[in-house]
Amino acid sequence: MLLGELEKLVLEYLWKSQPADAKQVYSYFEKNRGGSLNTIQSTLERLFKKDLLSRVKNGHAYQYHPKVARQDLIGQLIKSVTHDFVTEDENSVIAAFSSISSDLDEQQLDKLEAMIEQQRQKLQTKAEK
Amino acid sequence: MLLGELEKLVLEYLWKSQPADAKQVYSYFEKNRGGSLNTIQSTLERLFKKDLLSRVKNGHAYQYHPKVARQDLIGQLIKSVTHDFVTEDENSVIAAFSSISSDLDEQQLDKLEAMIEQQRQKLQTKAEK
DNA sequence: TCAAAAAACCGATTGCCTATCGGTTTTTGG
DNA sequence: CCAAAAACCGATAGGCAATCGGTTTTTTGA
Repeated sequence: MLLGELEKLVLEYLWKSQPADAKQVYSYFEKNRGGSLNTIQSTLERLFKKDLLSRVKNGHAYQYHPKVARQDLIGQLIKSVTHDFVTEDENSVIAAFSSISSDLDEQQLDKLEAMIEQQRQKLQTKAEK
Repeated sequence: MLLGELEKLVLEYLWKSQPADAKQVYSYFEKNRGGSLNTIQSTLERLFKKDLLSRVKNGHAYQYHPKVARQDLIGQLIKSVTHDFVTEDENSVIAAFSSISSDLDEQQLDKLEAMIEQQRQKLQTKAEK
């Protein structure tokens, strides 16, 4: 999957806000970056088609809200961008981590480790069943 | 940065092989997927412009070889795809990993941990200076 | 109920990028 | 110096985001 610039901005907005309709989203972006209501509408539409937003009619207008959590989308993007480089046996993604890990500070390493621990628990639980 | 399908294939080929010129790359892909020599040439050119390949004239033809390691490119791609979601204080990428970590088995977790340890060492060394 | 307003929907355009390949120019080696 | 090889140039098609004007549908308030 590939996200355009405006799509990302709109997602960020919706993650931070309550569910919003096109007009609300528009009124936010109107100041920052201009554009027309229609542009926002078709962007919302595109995100909806991509299954990243859901929507319900609330009175007259659709209320859009994120269908995926922020970190899940980021994870999804990482997966899709690495997908073509992943072969069966090997650990490309792991390897990629090493390339990224050089940017991490101690706190982040701590968090990563905590995450790993959590995942180990999960595997443990699964194995017990 | 965004890579096309053929670009990825060509990169994979060059990572696995010796430096190669357009004709060599072409003769490899000719069987698997057809296309013309020119297509390969312009793909190599594009990768060169993207600074992913370097090249030297060897006799008549350019010899292309990867300028980045496989895992570094993957890391780079991850960075570029996550870049817009990263804000100062927070750890979006770390969080995203947790979303990915559910795909990892124990061995991979071991590797990740080893990697983290390595990075800790590096930070330690840096701090001592 | 019905007309105005609001929103959705449709479709066209632009711009960017990859893939593709034909044709021309340049380079090179015998 | 000349023929072959390779690079270089340019054009085209296809896909997708962004943009927005105009039309249809829906809603709502008088």
